[in-house]
Amino acid sequence: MPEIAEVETVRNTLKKMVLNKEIKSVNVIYKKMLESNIDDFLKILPGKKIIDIKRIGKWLIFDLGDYYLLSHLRMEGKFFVKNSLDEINKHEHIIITFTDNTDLRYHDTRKFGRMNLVRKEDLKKVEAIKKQGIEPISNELTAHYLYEKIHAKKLPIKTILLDQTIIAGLGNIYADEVLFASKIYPLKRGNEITMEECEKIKESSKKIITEAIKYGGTTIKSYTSSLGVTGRFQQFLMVHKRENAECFICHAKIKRIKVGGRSTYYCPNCQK
DNA sequence: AGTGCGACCCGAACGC
DNA sequence: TGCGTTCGGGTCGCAC
Repeated sequence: MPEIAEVETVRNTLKKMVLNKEIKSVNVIYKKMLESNIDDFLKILPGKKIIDIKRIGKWLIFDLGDYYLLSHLRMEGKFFVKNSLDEINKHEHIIITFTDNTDLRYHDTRKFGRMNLVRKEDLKKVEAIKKQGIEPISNELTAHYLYEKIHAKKLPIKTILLDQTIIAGLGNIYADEVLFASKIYPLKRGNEITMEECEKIKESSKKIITEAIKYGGTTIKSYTSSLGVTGRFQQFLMVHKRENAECFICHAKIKRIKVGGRSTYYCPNCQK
Protein backbone atom coordinates (compact mmCIF):
# COMPACT_ATOMS: atom_id res chain seq x y z
CA MET A 1 0.00 0.00 0.00
CA PRO A 2 1.93 2.95 -1.21
CA GLU A 3 1.96 5.70 1.36
CA ILE A 4 4.21 8.73 1.39
CA ALA A 5 7.43 6.77 1.97
CA GLU A 6 6.67 4.32 -0.84
CA VAL A 7 5.69 7.08 -3.27
CA GLU A 8 8.89 8.93 -2.41
CA THR A 9 10.85 5.75 -3.13
CA VAL A 10 9.10 5.35 -6.49
CA ARG A 11 9.88 8.98 -7.26
CA ASN A 12 13.57 8.59 -6.50
CA THR A 13 13.82 5.34 -8.44
CA LEU A 14 11.98 6.69 -11.48
CA LYS A 15 14.09 9.84 -11.53
CA LYS A 16 17.12 7.66 -12.09
CA MET A 17 15.42 5.82 -14.95
CA VAL A 18 13.25 8.13 -17.04
CA LEU A 19 14.44 11.68 -16.47
CA ASN A 20 14.96 13.61 -19.72
CA LYS A 21 13.39 10.88 -21.83
CA GLU A 22 11.13 12.08 -24.62
CA ILE A 23 7.68 10.59 -25.08
CA LYS A 24 7.02 9.09 -28.49
CA SER A 25 3.56 7.63 -28.01
CA VAL A 26 1.04 6.61 -25.37
CA ASN A 27 -1.17 3.55 -25.13
CA VAL A 28 -4.15 3.81 -22.79
CA ILE A 29 -5.46 0.28 -22.28
CA TYR A 30 -7.75 0.97 -19.32
CA LYS A 31 -9.49 4.27 -19.99
CA LYS A 32 -11.21 4.64 -16.62
CA MET A 33 -7.80 5.23 -15.10
CA LEU A 34 -7.76 8.72 -16.58
CA GLU A 35 -9.40 11.60 -14.78
CA SER A 36 -8.66 13.89 -17.70
CA ASN A 37 -9.82 13.68 -21.29
CA ILE A 38 -8.33 10.74 -23.18
CA ASP A 39 -8.02 12.56 -26.52
CA ASP A 40 -6.02 15.34 -24.83
CA PHE A 41 -3.90 12.69 -23.14
CA LEU A 42 -3.03 11.01 -26.44
CA LYS A 43 -2.48 14.29 -28.27
CA ILE A 44 -0.54 16.27 -25.68
CA LEU A 45 1.95 13.71 -24.31
CA PRO A 46 3.92 12.83 -27.48
CA GLY A 47 6.91 15.16 -27.83
CA LYS A 48 7.02 16.03 -24.11
CA LYS A 49 10.09 15.35 -22.00
CA ILE A 50 10.05 14.24 -18.38
CA ILE A 51 12.08 17.07 -16.91
CA ASP A 52 11.44 16.34 -13.24
CA ILE A 53 9.36 14.14 -10.93
CA LYS A 54 7.80 15.71 -7.86
CA ARG A 55 5.41 14.54 -5.18
CA ILE A 56 2.57 16.06 -3.19
CA GLY A 57 1.20 13.74 -0.50
CA LYS A 58 0.69 10.38 -2.22
CA TRP A 59 0.50 11.99 -5.68
CA LEU A 60 3.42 11.52 -8.05
CA ILE A 61 3.85 14.48 -10.39
CA PHE A 62 5.72 14.17 -13.66
CA ASP A 63 6.93 17.59 -14.78
CA LEU A 64 6.56 17.76 -18.56
CA GLY A 65 7.37 21.44 -19.00
CA ASP A 66 4.04 23.13 -19.60
CA TYR A 67 2.01 20.21 -18.25
CA TYR A 68 2.00 17.96 -15.18
CA LEU A 69 1.09 14.30 -15.39
CA LEU A 70 -0.37 13.34 -12.01
CA SER A 71 -0.41 9.74 -10.84
CA HIS A 72 -1.93 8.25 -7.72
CA LEU A 73 -0.95 4.63 -7.07
CA ARG A 74 -3.79 4.01 -4.60
CA MET A 75 -3.19 0.47 -3.30
CA GLU A 76 -1.28 -1.55 -5.82
CA GLY A 77 -0.06 0.82 -8.51
CA LYS A 78 3.50 0.35 -9.72
CA PHE A 79 5.67 1.63 -12.52
CA PHE A 80 7.97 -0.53 -14.56
CA VAL A 81 10.50 0.45 -17.19
CA LYS A 82 10.63 -2.12 -19.96
CA ASN A 83 11.68 -2.55 -23.55
CA SER A 84 8.87 -1.49 -25.92
CA LEU A 85 8.93 -4.90 -27.55
CA ASP A 86 8.27 -6.75 -24.28
CA GLU A 87 4.92 -8.46 -24.09
CA ILE A 88 2.22 -6.43 -22.37
CA ASN A 89 1.27 -7.85 -18.98
CA LYS A 90 -2.44 -8.10 -18.26
CA HIS A 91 -2.14 -5.66 -15.35
CA GLU A 92 -0.35 -2.98 -17.37
CA HIS A 93 -2.96 -0.32 -18.09
CA ILE A 94 -1.08 2.71 -19.39
CA ILE A 95 2.05 2.53 -21.48
CA ILE A 96 4.22 5.53 -22.22
CA THR A 97 6.73 4.79 -24.96
CA PHE A 98 9.87 6.93 -25.19
CA THR A 99 11.86 7.76 -28.31
CA ASP A 100 14.63 5.35 -27.18
CA ASN A 101 12.12 2.47 -27.43
CA THR A 102 11.79 1.91 -23.73
CA ASP A 103 8.43 2.09 -21.97
CA LEU A 104 7.24 3.47 -18.69
CA ARG A 105 4.40 1.08 -17.84
CA TYR A 106 1.76 1.60 -15.19
CA HIS A 107 0.84 -1.72 -13.58
CA ASP A 108 -2.10 -2.04 -11.18
CA THR A 109 -3.76 -5.36 -10.32
CA ARG A 110 -6.79 -3.70 -8.76
CA LYS A 111 -7.16 -0.84 -11.26
CA PHE A 112 -7.66 1.62 -8.40
CA GLY A 113 -4.93 4.05 -9.42
CA ARG A 114 -5.70 7.29 -11.24
CA MET A 115 -3.89 9.63 -13.62
CA ASN A 116 -4.60 13.19 -14.59
CA LEU A 117 -2.98 15.54 -17.08
CA VAL A 118 -3.17 19.25 -16.32
CA ARG A 119 -1.61 22.49 -17.48
CA LYS A 120 0.97 23.61 -14.94
CA GLU A 121 -0.98 26.73 -14.03
CA ASP A 122 -4.06 24.57 -13.30
CA LEU A 123 -2.37 22.27 -10.74
CA LYS A 124 -3.84 24.11 -7.77
CA LYS A 125 -7.29 23.83 -9.33
CA VAL A 126 -7.15 20.04 -9.09
CA GLU A 127 -9.39 19.24 -6.14
CA ALA A 128 -7.30 16.32 -4.91
CA ILE A 129 -4.12 18.42 -4.90
CA LYS A 130 -5.71 21.55 -3.49
CA LYS A 131 -6.91 19.82 -0.35
CA GLN A 132 -3.67 18.03 0.59
CA GLY A 133 -2.67 18.85 4.16
CA ILE A 134 0.82 19.27 5.61
CA GLU A 135 3.37 16.53 5.10
CA PRO A 136 4.86 14.74 8.11
CA ILE A 137 8.39 15.66 6.98
CA SER A 138 7.53 19.36 6.71
CA ASN A 139 8.53 21.85 9.39
CA GLU A 140 5.07 23.33 9.03
CA LEU A 141 3.67 20.31 10.82
CA THR A 142 3.39 21.47 14.42
CA ALA A 143 1.54 20.26 17.50
CA HIS A 144 -0.45 23.47 17.40
CA TYR A 145 -1.56 22.89 13.79
CA LEU A 146 -2.63 19.35 14.65
CA TYR A 147 -4.50 20.40 17.76
CA GLU A 148 -6.44 23.02 15.79
CA LYS A 149 -7.39 20.44 13.14
CA ILE A 150 -8.22 17.62 15.55
CA HIS A 151 -9.65 18.97 18.77
CA ALA A 152 -13.24 19.55 17.54
CA LYS A 153 -13.61 16.20 15.83
CA LYS A 154 -15.48 13.25 17.25
CA LEU A 155 -13.89 10.71 14.90
CA PRO A 156 -11.36 8.18 16.19
CA ILE A 157 -7.79 9.51 16.00
CA LYS A 158 -6.86 6.64 13.66
CA THR A 159 -9.47 7.83 11.14
CA ILE A 160 -8.27 11.42 11.51
CA LEU A 161 -4.68 10.40 10.75
CA LEU A 162 -5.87 8.89 7.46
CA ASP A 163 -7.50 12.19 6.47
CA GLN A 164 -5.18 13.54 3.76
CA THR A 165 -6.39 17.10 4.29
CA ILE A 166 -4.76 17.14 7.75
CA ILE A 167 -1.54 15.15 7.41
CA ALA A 168 -0.78 14.40 3.78
CA GLY A 169 0.66 11.01 2.99
CA LEU A 170 -0.09 8.79 5.98
CA GLY A 171 -1.87 5.54 5.17
CA ASN A 172 -3.01 2.52 7.12
CA ILE A 173 0.45 1.18 7.95
CA TYR A 174 2.10 4.35 9.20
CA ALA A 175 -1.03 5.59 10.98
CA ASP A 176 -0.87 2.45 13.17
CA GLU A 177 2.86 2.90 13.70
CA VAL A 178 2.51 6.58 14.59
CA LEU A 179 -0.20 5.82 17.17
CA PHE A 180 1.91 3.06 18.71
CA ALA A 181 4.95 5.34 18.94
CA SER A 182 2.72 8.05 20.46
CA LYS A 183 1.14 5.56 22.92
CA ILE A 184 -2.37 6.56 21.87
CA TYR A 185 -5.34 4.19 21.66
CA PRO A 186 -6.58 4.24 18.03
CA LEU A 187 -10.25 4.67 19.01
CA LYS A 188 -9.56 7.72 21.18
CA ARG A 189 -11.67 10.57 19.81
CA GLY A 190 -10.17 13.68 18.27
CA ASN A 191 -11.77 15.86 20.94
CA GLU A 192 -9.99 13.85 23.67
CA ILE A 193 -6.52 14.30 22.15
CA THR A 194 -4.35 16.69 24.17
CA MET A 195 -1.73 19.17 22.96
CA GLU A 196 0.94 16.86 24.44
CA GLU A 197 -0.41 14.00 22.37
CA CYS A 198 -0.38 16.21 19.26
CA GLU A 199 3.28 16.88 19.98
CA LYS A 200 3.91 13.12 20.15
CA ILE A 201 1.99 12.52 16.91
CA LYS A 202 3.99 15.23 15.18
CA GLU A 203 7.33 13.90 16.46
CA SER A 204 6.63 10.25 15.73
CA SER A 205 5.23 10.84 12.25
CA LYS A 206 8.30 12.88 11.34
CA LYS A 207 10.60 10.21 12.73
CA ILE A 208 8.78 7.21 11.28
CA ILE A 209 8.30 8.67 7.80
CA THR A 210 11.91 9.90 7.64
CA GLU A 211 13.15 6.44 8.61
CA ALA A 212 10.76 4.69 6.24
CA ILE A 213 11.95 6.83 3.32
CA LYS A 214 15.54 6.07 4.31
CA TYR A 215 14.84 2.33 4.08
CA GLY A 216 12.95 2.56 0.79
CA GLY A 217 9.46 2.16 2.23
CA THR A 218 7.60 -0.92 3.37
CA THR A 219 7.09 -4.03 1.27
CA ILE A 220 4.01 -5.85 2.48
CA LYS A 221 2.13 -8.57 0.72
CA SER A 222 2.13 -7.88 -3.00
CA TYR A 223 3.44 -4.37 -2.77
CA THR A 224 6.94 -3.66 -3.99
CA SER A 225 7.41 -0.01 -4.77
CA SER A 226 8.25 -0.40 -8.44
CA LEU A 227 10.79 -1.79 -10.79
CA GLY A 228 11.38 -4.69 -8.47
CA VAL A 229 12.59 -2.34 -5.75
CA THR A 230 11.93 -3.88 -2.37
CA GLY A 231 11.51 -1.68 0.68
CA ARG A 232 13.12 -2.69 3.93
CA PHE A 233 11.09 -0.76 6.47
CA GLN A 234 8.76 -3.71 7.22
CA GLN A 235 11.42 -5.07 9.58
CA PHE A 236 10.90 -2.00 11.78
CA LEU A 237 7.10 -2.24 12.00
CA MET A 238 6.05 -2.41 15.64
CA VAL A 239 2.36 -3.26 15.33
CA HIS A 240 1.09 -3.31 11.76
CA LYS A 241 0.27 -6.84 10.51
CA ARG A 242 1.43 -8.26 13.88
CA GLU A 243 -1.90 -9.53 15.24
CA ASN A 244 -1.37 -11.93 18.19
CA ALA A 245 2.38 -11.37 18.12
CA GLU A 246 4.14 -10.03 21.22
CA CYS A 247 4.58 -6.30 21.66
CA PHE A 248 8.30 -5.54 21.37
CA ILE A 249 8.05 -3.18 24.35
CA CYS A 250 5.80 -4.92 26.91
CA HIS A 251 5.22 -8.43 25.44
CA ALA A 252 1.43 -8.05 25.49
CA LYS A 253 -0.44 -9.55 22.55
CA ILE A 254 -0.95 -7.12 19.64
CA LYS A 255 -4.64 -6.73 18.84
CA ARG A 256 -6.45 -6.13 15.58
CA ILE A 257 -9.69 -4.17 15.44
CA LYS A 258 -11.69 -2.33 12.78
CA VAL A 259 -11.65 1.44 12.85
CA GLY A 260 -13.70 3.21 10.21
CA GLY A 261 -13.69 0.00 8.22
CA ARG A 262 -9.87 -0.32 8.26
CA SER A 263 -7.79 -2.99 9.96
CA THR A 264 -6.06 -1.39 12.90
CA TYR A 265 -3.27 -2.96 14.95
CA TYR A 266 -2.31 -1.77 18.41
CA CYS A 267 -0.88 -2.85 21.73
CA PRO A 268 -3.65 -2.93 24.35
CA ASN A 269 -1.09 -2.34 27.09
CA CYS A 270 1.05 0.43 25.57
CA GLN A 271 -1.87 2.28 23.98
CA LYS A 272 -4.53 2.81 26.64
C1' DA B 1 -20.64 20.70 8.21
C1' DG B 2 -19.53 16.47 10.00
C1' DT B 3 -19.95 11.73 9.76
C1' DG B 4 -20.81 6.99 7.93
C1' DC B 5 -20.79 3.82 4.39
C1' DG B 6 -21.01 1.59 -0.20
C1' DA B 7 -18.61 1.49 -4.62
C1' DC B 8 -14.71 0.88 -7.24
C1' DC B 9 -11.43 -3.60 -8.36
C1' DC B 10 -9.57 -8.41 -8.36
C1' DG B 11 -6.13 -11.70 -6.28
C1' DA B 12 -5.60 -14.17 -2.18
C1' DA B 13 -7.34 -16.48 1.59
C1' DC B 14 -10.79 -19.02 3.43
C1' DG B 15 -14.80 -22.38 4.05
C1' DC B 16 -16.72 -26.47 2.80
C1' DT C 1 -8.04 -28.41 -12.61
C1' DG C 2 -12.40 -27.21 -6.81
C1' DC C 3 -15.64 -23.79 -6.36
C1' DG C 4 -18.07 -20.07 -4.18
C1' DT C 5 -17.49 -16.41 -0.80
C1' DT C 6 -15.13 -12.96 1.80
C1' DC C 7 -11.65 -9.62 2.50
C1' DG C 8 -8.84 -5.60 1.87
C1' DG C 9 -7.67 -0.80 1.21
C1' DG C 10 -7.35 4.92 -0.67
C1' DT C 11 -10.52 7.84 -2.07
C1' DC C 12 -14.86 9.56 -3.77
C1' DG C 13 -19.69 10.36 -3.78
C1' DC C 14 -23.89 10.11 -1.69
C1' DA C 15 -27.11 9.80 2.34
C1' DC C 16 -28.33 11.46 6.67
